[in-house]
Amino acid sequence: MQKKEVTIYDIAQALQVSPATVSRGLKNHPSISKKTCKKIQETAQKMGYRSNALASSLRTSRSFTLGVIVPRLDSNFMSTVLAGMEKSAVELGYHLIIMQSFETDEKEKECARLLFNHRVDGLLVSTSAERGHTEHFAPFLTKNIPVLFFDRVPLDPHPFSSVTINNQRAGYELTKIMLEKGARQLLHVTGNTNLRVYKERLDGFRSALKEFSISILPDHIWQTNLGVEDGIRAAEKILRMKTLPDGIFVANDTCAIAIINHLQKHDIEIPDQIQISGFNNDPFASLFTPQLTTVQYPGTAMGERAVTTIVDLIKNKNKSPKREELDFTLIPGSSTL
Amino acid sequence: MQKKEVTIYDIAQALQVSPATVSRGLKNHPSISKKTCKKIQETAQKMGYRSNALASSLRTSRSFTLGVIVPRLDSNFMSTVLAGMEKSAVELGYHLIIMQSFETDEKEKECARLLFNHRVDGLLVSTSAERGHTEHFAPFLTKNIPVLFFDRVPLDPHPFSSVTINNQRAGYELTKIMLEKGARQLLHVTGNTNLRVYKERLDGFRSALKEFSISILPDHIWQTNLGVEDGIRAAEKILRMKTLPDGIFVANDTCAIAIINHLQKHDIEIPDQIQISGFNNDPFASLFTPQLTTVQYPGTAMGERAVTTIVDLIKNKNKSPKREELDFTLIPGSSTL
DNA sequence: TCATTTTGTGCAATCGATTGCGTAAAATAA
DNA sequence: TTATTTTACGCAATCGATTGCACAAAATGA
Repeated sequence: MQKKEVTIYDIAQALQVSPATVSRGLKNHPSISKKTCKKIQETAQKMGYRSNALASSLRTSRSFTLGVIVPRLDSNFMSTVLAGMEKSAVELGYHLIIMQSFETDEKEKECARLLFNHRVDGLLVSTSAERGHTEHFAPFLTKNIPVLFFDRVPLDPHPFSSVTINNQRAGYELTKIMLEKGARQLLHVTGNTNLRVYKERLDGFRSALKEFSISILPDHIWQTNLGVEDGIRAAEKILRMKTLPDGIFVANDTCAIAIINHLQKHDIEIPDQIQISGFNNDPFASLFTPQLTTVQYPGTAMGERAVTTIVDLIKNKNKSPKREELDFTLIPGSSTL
Repeated sequence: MQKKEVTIYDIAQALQVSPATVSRGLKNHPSISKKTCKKIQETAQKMGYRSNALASSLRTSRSFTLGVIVPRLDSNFMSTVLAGMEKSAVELGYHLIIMQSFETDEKEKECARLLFNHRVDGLLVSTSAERGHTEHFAPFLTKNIPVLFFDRVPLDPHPFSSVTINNQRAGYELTKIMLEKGARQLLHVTGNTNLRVYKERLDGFRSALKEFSISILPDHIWQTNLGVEDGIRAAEKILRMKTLPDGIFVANDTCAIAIINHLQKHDIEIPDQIQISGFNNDPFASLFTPQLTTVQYPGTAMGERAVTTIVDLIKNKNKSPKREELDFTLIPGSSTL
């Protein structure tokens, strides 16, 4: 039934040349005459030849495949990053195998193993929220396969590359906006501070308060999962406080908006009673009333940069890891004064 | 420098058995004694052996890889579907190569070619918005590689499988909600009706109006790109109408919310003056005030179903294509009466 | 015309795992 | 003990493309 695979051998036979010549001719190798090249390519076309990437990869041990491990695919931000990655990858002749770690080290490890076996030429990782071990990336190191962390990088020191933004400064600036407008009872709703991104945003929050000589109490910092549910719960908790805070820095937009929404339902005026800022500039954020103060987190750019960097490392194995930081943009909205 | 690859030959030599035995032993082939199996696996572990998926795939011509082509990665709905796909795929021992067509036939074709060369075992496609040709999937057909369309399927008849929802009925029901509450001047803001999804939603809109004996004028149907910008433009256009509509069925949530937002800014009361319904139930939709009337579009489930179905087709090549339709859920909100 | 350089091709090994078929050894039956 | 069945394993070909090296033919130079 199934039509036989057309290989370079078939083409070779049809043209009465050797497979070696066909292989070279197909990619315009300089030592093959123009005429033969052309003939080979035409016949290949005619016979419906399709190069077998597997065979090629096996022989050359380059798969032109990049592995990507993300906590989850269904996040606004992450899908933007992936979009950027895919675009750049294709432009550079690579493609992506994308896997989810579901925020567990266990799965992350499993993904790494699988991608390793699949002989990816490079690995792009946004780490899981569990206290991140990095040993499972060691095999890549010994085989000299570049690994690059983006967005979420391990807290521990590691010998790999990374692409991030300066979360500390972003957190600092978002907090400062509220402080400058008079907020003094500040709250920070954050995610898992095992993750460097959240830890750094928290650091930024801290240093802004410090600058205004406001002492930081542990119960001004709430660790949540930053989902809609968490926002609602946080809002309820806020409503039960004896004195309301007058400024909240929420570590992502989803949660920030959930909080705003719930507080508004209970007749709290935003930003007059409480100023609120988010993080990420999710597409919906600008549509809310009041418009959310947030930072533009350059997802697409991050994806593109991650890929171009890792491809560069693949092509120049001798280069040492690169730590890159992208610019962010403050988006002032009417959720702060 | 680079450590030499450990292969089954190395293990074979270390254990003084044949590579064939090692190959079998690693996967507990029944014809290898338990004892030998165990010994082989232990040594493999000890020597740091990693199976070479490329070699295996080349030999068996099964790559355990599924190709996925989507219009774009950075869409809320799509990332949900992909999340579901990835999850199911891993569970079934497969993984995903994801590519974007950026809504052009050209790129879609290119993606198909690439994925074909990479010997994917199956192809999952959500078609581009351009008038979809399906010839580029023909090679898959001849090689008996299953192709399955999800969400966006070609308008033309085709010999492949599909997983969709009943967009026609969903559109019908969303429209009917507004009609039953008295709306009579209805507007439909839709996407590219070359796409079956939008065409069907439009059909649903039409049949609901017909049921209420309301005639449909072409200028009650606006084709847009359904983005935030498009929503704003649509809202402005609405504001300029001599008589305002009293009901709008928008073909996705993003655009619906953009419209609501803009109309509200111009003091239009939703739903009192105009009822509005969306489509998709994007995570943010429920946070808006008024809460959007929409349909829950089962992204994760769709992704999972698409993968389980295609894997089934891969394993049973003789089975004929399957057309599946998933259930949707109406989410009544306060954006309609 | 003969020597030398340049061009164009082919040979054959290689990348690592798989598998149909054959067979020696062990287990069982007679 | 001999015949028969089972069990456990090895041989060698195969999947398709790549590439260092050798070499013949053509082009150039003297």
